[in-house]
Amino acid sequence: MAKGKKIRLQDLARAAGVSGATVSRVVNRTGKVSPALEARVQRVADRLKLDLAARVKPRLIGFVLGNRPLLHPFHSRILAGCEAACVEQGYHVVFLSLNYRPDTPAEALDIPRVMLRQDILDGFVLAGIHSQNLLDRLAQTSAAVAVQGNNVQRPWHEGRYDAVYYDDVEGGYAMTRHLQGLGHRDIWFVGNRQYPWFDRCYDGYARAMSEADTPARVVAPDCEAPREAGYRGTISLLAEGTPVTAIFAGSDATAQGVYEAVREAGLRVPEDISVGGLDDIEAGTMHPRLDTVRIELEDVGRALADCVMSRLEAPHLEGRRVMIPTTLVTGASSAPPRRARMARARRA
Amino acid sequence: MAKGKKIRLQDLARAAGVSGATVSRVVNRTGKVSPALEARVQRVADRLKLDLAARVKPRLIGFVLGNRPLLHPFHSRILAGCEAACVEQGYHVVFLSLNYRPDTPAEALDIPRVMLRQDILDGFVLAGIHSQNLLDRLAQTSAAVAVQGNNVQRPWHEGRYDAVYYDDVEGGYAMTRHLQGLGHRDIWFVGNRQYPWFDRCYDGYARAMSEADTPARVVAPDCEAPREAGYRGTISLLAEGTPVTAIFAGSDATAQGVYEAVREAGLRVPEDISVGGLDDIEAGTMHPRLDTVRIELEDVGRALADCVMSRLEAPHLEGRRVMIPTTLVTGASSAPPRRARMARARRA
DNA sequence: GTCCCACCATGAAAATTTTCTTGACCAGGC
DNA sequence: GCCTGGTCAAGAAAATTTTCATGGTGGGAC
Repeated sequence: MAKGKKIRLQDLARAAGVSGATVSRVVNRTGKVSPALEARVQRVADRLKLDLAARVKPRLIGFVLGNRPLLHPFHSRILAGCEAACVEQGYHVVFLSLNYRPDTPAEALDIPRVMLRQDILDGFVLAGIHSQNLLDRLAQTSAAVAVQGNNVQRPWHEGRYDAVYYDDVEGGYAMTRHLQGLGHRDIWFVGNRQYPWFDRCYDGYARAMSEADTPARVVAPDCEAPREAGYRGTISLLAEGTPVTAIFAGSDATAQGVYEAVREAGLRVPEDISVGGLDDIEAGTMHPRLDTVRIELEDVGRALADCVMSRLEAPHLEGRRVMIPTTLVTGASSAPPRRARMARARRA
Repeated sequence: MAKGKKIRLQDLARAAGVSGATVSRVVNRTGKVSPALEARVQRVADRLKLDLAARVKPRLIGFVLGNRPLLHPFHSRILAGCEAACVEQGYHVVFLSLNYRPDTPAEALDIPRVMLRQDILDGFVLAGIHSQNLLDRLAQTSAAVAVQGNNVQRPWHEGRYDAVYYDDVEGGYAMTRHLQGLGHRDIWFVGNRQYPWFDRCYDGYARAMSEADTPARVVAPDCEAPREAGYRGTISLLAEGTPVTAIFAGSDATAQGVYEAVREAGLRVPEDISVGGLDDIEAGTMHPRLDTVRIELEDVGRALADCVMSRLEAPHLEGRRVMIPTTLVTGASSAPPRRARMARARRA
């Protein structure tokens, strides 16, 4: 009312007949305030032409990239989705990179201070590779936690945190069915099942194979780099002379290695060997375009952020599980197997 | 001394003979405190066995990804470098995505509140695509700013902020010299010079071409997607029938489009046409492996973070320019031009 | 029905942070 | 040389946030 004299929260408190502490809680959304009181404070603020929204301290959520040396497009997209969802609700995302061993006891983990202080970050999204010990450690704090479930080292237990999955099991199943539909029976899976993301994908593959009464067969080269794994696995597969008309690589990057090995062997994709991938990250840049399974990673990020934010509203819930569906995307890396084509040619 | 009774900052203030405000300033590194006083407070804190470090409020720097719909590996790597450098000095990185038009006046820009509040983010790293108006807007705040310079829309003026560049001009020069060294003279540049990153790269190309007394020639397809641009540019180039033995694509992604068009025309890389790229992002996954120019993007990120942090220490400096060198990386996408090879064959 | 206990919203008080004020110091102009 | 204005560190005061204490409420046991 007066000539632009600064209005303090104290003034608002007095005008609304509540304590300064309560106004502080209303403004910053810290602590619980009954809806009635909150509405009253809000109303009085409006009357005093005091813009509460402008004084809200933006709240922060940590995006913890676990045990990955770099920010791969896979995680970038989760991060981007996460940020978009957060901003819509007035949160912001702090990017944190954290490396630790899965066998370090929870109490001995070397966690950056910013994660342990209760007053900086309200919650965490865990992406990358994580393990039970960090989850245990974070459970000791009051932070809200949501974890990208596909890439957590097993074993791990559900708890007071949410997990968001993408349906790689179903994706693996769909891809295998797709290859089978073209007439393939000798389909090999390339990928080391000790990594959970390959293992889940394999589960879908194995189900489809067993439904078709064909044996599930895996090459699991013991190396971490996915591309290298695809390359080496395919080399050894082709060297053995085992019958193989299609290769299902557990990730697009692995499929790149498969392409390389197939080419080096003087064979062509898809004429000699069909190839399938999973994740749709590199597929678009490959020649021929890879048949793969699309994962809506932005949706995964959004779901993770939504979990954390809703958990902050209602802390004492049991852990939820959210499943993001995947879709088969066909490119040009699969074709009917040679024998089938030859048979068809004969028939014609 | 007493039986674990909580020590308050007030106690420390009294013991050190300073005001509570000063202790607060020392602990949180806000405001200026003379070294002498700071040392005294620190000393007394040690004596009282009060761990000041544990109470430091971690400081935050915003990483502003401008006008990019997604977090490309290019920017991911800058972000990762940035985060690494920040953590070393007790800072953390808030990831922000911001879209705005370059022609909106600085005052009218719709900036998220978190960026305008002085008390949340101490500084900003600008990556992605930015323009002068945002720089002007941020100059009105007291935040420290460092901008990734290559991708700022021109024109823009130096000011009270630092700029970190990678040497794409020199990279463009080196790549062109490399192709010339193989015997190429009909080298075309593919990339739209209206984008500063292509323009700078072109500058290096043009210098090398002029030094070799050959004309600089550009195809600049008018489309934003780099891969698409490479594809369309090459198609039109080959359709024209102009002499061309090598194509220098302004980015690896553009080079992917070039590969595609060359293949569709029934030609081979490098036998028929040599291809060079720039940025070393996709090069490793291309067949044949692309000759390109490596940019140490993590170093760019580190340098950006270092600029912001040192500017926070000493705010009133003029803007610095930091240049990160680039290096030529040869793959298998270049070879002597057909004519030269044929001549050599004749000689043999 | 009544007692007990746990929980929770709230105000009061304490602690901390931010703003405002002061006095010292320095550079430049007269 | 002396005044003036500007800058800046630091304390004082104000504002805000956090912690602590309290009283009310509701659910379950007896």
